[in-house]
Amino acid sequence: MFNVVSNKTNFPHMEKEILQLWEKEDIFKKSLENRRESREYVFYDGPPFATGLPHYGHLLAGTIKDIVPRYHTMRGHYVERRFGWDCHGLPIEALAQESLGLAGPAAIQETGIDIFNEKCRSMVLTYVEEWKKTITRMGRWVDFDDDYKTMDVNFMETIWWVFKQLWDQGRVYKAHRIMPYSWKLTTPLSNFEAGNNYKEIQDPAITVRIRTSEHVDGDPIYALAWTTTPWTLPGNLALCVGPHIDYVTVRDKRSRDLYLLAKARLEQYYKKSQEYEIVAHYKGNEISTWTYDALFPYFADQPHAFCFLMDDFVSTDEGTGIVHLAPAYGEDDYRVCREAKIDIVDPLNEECQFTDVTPEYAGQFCKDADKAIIKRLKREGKLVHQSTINHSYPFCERTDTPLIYRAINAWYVRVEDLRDLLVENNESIHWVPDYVGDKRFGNWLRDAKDWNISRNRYWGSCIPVWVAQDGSDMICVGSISELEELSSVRPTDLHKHILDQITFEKDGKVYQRTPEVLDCWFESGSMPYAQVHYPFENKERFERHFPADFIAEGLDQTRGWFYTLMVLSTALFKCSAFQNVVVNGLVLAEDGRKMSKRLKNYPDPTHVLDTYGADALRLYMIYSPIVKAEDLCFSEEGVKHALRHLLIPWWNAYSFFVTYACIDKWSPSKDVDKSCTHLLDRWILSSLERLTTDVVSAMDEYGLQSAVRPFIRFIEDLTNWYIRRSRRRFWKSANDEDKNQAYATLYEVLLRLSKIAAPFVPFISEAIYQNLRMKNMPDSVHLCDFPIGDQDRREPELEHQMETVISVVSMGRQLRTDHNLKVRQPLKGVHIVSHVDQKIEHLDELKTVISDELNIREVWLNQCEIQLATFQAKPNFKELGPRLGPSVKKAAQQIQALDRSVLERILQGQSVSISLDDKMIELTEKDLVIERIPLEGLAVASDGDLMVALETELTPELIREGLAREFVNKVQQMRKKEDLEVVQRINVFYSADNPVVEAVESHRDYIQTETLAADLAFIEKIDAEGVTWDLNGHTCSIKIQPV
RNA sequence: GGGCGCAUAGCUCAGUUGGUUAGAGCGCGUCUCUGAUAAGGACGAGGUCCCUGGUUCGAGUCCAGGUGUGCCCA
Repeated sequence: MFNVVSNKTNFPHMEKEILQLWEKEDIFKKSLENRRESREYVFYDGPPFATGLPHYGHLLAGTIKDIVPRYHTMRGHYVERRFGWDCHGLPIEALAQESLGLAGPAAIQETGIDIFNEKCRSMVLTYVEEWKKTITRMGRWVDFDDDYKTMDVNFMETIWWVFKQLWDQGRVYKAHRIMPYSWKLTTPLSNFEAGNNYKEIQDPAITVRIRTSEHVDGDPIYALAWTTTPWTLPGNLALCVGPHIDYVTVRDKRSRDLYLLAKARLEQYYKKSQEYEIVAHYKGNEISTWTYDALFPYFADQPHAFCFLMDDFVSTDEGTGIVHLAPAYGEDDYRVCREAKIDIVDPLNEECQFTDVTPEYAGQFCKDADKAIIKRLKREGKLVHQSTINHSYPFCERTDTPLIYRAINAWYVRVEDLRDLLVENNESIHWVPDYVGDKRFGNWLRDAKDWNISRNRYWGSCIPVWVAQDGSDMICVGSISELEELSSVRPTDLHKHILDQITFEKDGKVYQRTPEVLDCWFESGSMPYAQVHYPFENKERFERHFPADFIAEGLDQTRGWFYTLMVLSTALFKCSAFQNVVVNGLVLAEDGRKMSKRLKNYPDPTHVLDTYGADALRLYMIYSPIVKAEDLCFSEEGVKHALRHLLIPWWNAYSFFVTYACIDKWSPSKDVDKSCTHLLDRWILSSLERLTTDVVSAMDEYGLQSAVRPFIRFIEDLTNWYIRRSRRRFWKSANDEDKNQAYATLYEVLLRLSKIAAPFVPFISEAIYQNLRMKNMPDSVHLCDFPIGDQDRREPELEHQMETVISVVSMGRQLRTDHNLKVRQPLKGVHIVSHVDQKIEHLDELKTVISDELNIREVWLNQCEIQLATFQAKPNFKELGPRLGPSVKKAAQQIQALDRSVLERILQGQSVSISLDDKMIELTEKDLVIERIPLEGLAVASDGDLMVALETELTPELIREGLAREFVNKVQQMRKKEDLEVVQRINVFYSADNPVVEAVESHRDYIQTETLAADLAFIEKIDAEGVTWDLNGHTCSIKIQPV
């Protein structure tokens, strides 16, 4: 026997009970143990920064990361799910700085790196409990006990091993690179981190003149150069021209001096052509042998400097077409100067203040020195033009200070030579959606740049390189034991404040660790190895566990985790670290903007979970384009919708089943005669097979949205057709085989549905399964095998047949509405007409369904359409277009003009000819689309090649039956209002006029059966407890009394 | 500035290999139903399928250019 369930379930409450059940019975662990011996399906969890509470993005990713492993577990695989915590990096350092009140690196060093790092360590896991709570509440099964943390010593030791692999391959090198640099944090930012915070600012824009080695008529030529960063001018070491740009030397009529600039920029500098005179023309390459006098004296001795160079990056879009190169402060500057063997000079200190190398500006922040520099240039007559420019400029995300692009001494991993292999490995990955892999990620890999892996920070994995004090040698340490051998110290913690204390002597040299820490993306990319402490432990486990079958993250990880996983696995193992990946889009607020705590433009996740439940939230998110990497504007209404239109109808179907099964004491152990099943049963079972197959094939392709879609249709079919049409079979009093089959069918459907839906909506599935399961079935729906669908049980023709019936019924209902004939009023008959034999046959088999559903005595089927409608033909362009080409338009005119008799002939299977451009064209039925236009004055509707006509005439007998049905309906309403049990028997008393009395008396049996009325009696006057109704215009008072 | 998405009804979104009358749900309006009730059904209003050009007999769909918007990068 089943437990009776209410159809007014509180879903969040139900979910909490299921959570308790899972915990009590340890179902997650059992689901793993169950599959211990099976093939492993490998899932990697990308570690989140737990520096705040989880938001919808995490909930979404968590849901995807739950559904796929649940599905594969049910499909028979062992799917380990370890949670990962990303503990290092700037987010946590920023929190620690705030908490300790430390403004920047200087303050951190003053306070002590040990204090700072320990603060970080203590704060990292602040939100862990909240995360666990929310993730669990969402129904995600993930192992928090066997988790991994990037700050664990084992994890960090593997990082050393990974680093050393790269080192041994010769991939690690030190170099300068132009990086966005935060002078406030005194650290370069990664390419990922820069550019999130552009602001519109005003900068100076000056044009300076630089005396070149060339002369015209004995006068020196001055090159004009334009810059928005005057402070870079003391570091100027070269000028650059474009090889294909036309340059001119002009005589400035006012100053009488000679200026060199791009011809295309002349009008920018001179309003009128009378203001100058062109004295010479050059192509860029003719200038590239010139030299010039240094603007400032500080680096005048720099070898190879102060000459003209040539490069394609120079444009004439702005400035003078001559670019001033300060190799320490611009990517192009650096590259072009390197090629010309000009070394960088950088007169700025860590905080971007000028040093003593430039005494005039020493101690000034570079941007602040602009004024003094401009002043000096003006004084020396080198300033030609001065204005300001408004442009967008990148700022440091954390400190809101302008970033300075400058050459950074940093550690790099060489990636550029791996490009081909990266691209090749990427081709073996199944991306959802595919374009993210093909285009977005693929393009990125094709253009992969060497990876800057060092950070001038404190809390992170350390670069395990010890440098000889005289700089003559470097030793890369690949494990704790190696370090112990060298230093006789065996640290149990590998953070900076510990390691930097460890120095050692070898061959007479003292070695000290290089101060940088690693980019924390290096750690997340090393996660496949580091989470199992490979290769120090778990060798076999790792090999079984690499690469992953599945990962899932947001679109923003294209250059993040996806990339670092790929680079490291390619460098170390020449393969990709994952085989399937689902990429989700961003969750935006309902207004299309980013979710913002400040704007409060989104509902609190807790509120959503408490109001609608986790299943509804999961369903809403999964059945949205966000699982295809598109954005989702989060809408609370959407969650409500998922609940109301899927979960509640499903629950009601289940509650309906349990209610009647309990009344009839039906149990699944009853034998069922499978040989002669009802058409409705066969139909819903066939639909169930289709659903199963659709879900399996979508899931096997990782198409989560398409896996959910077929459920909607199925729930609709089940509740709005199967159950509605079968209701009587459950109600009827006889416990016959038909009833038994109805129960068996609905039971099977509900049980199967709970399994198919289990990965997506784990709570409601479990709740239903728990009640439906027999003793010999697994303890939880999540311990079951996923049904894969039995094609032999499909009856596509029957599915099609039922569609036709539904279409006929829908037309019939529409006709009733149009002609103001309520369904409770029986009608004499309905004509269903189609010239398609098969349709008529199909409908014939289901006549009773139609007559019952439409409340009509008789159903007449025939093929004669003529009396009901006129015809109108249009060309079937799909057929005729390719055949007739351009003349299809002329044909269309003729076809539309075809008269009725011709169309009738065509419908009978004959062909007709029309003449078109002196050619005869044969037309058959398939070349045309024939519309039926119902004749006026008849109750006729048409849909394609089906027509339905109602006989609307009412006989006294039909009217009496209509009244009887009204009577039943009113009694039922009263039963419901008084909240009577469905099996409660009653006595009915009524008072009414003669027509009603006649109707009631002639349908007495019917009324008593329907309303479970033990007695049905007419009395003259109904007292105050009665209710007075209008039955099709007749007044009737009714009173009911439970027996 | 570059790469990659997205743009269809008031809102959220479908829309198959191009086929001429573009759909669903929600919302709105009118009506209906009442033992599926946090419902159900019917009908209606509501569209420049972002714009411009092209290919084609035919374009929401394919191509080119643009606009808006988002992600990533510079």
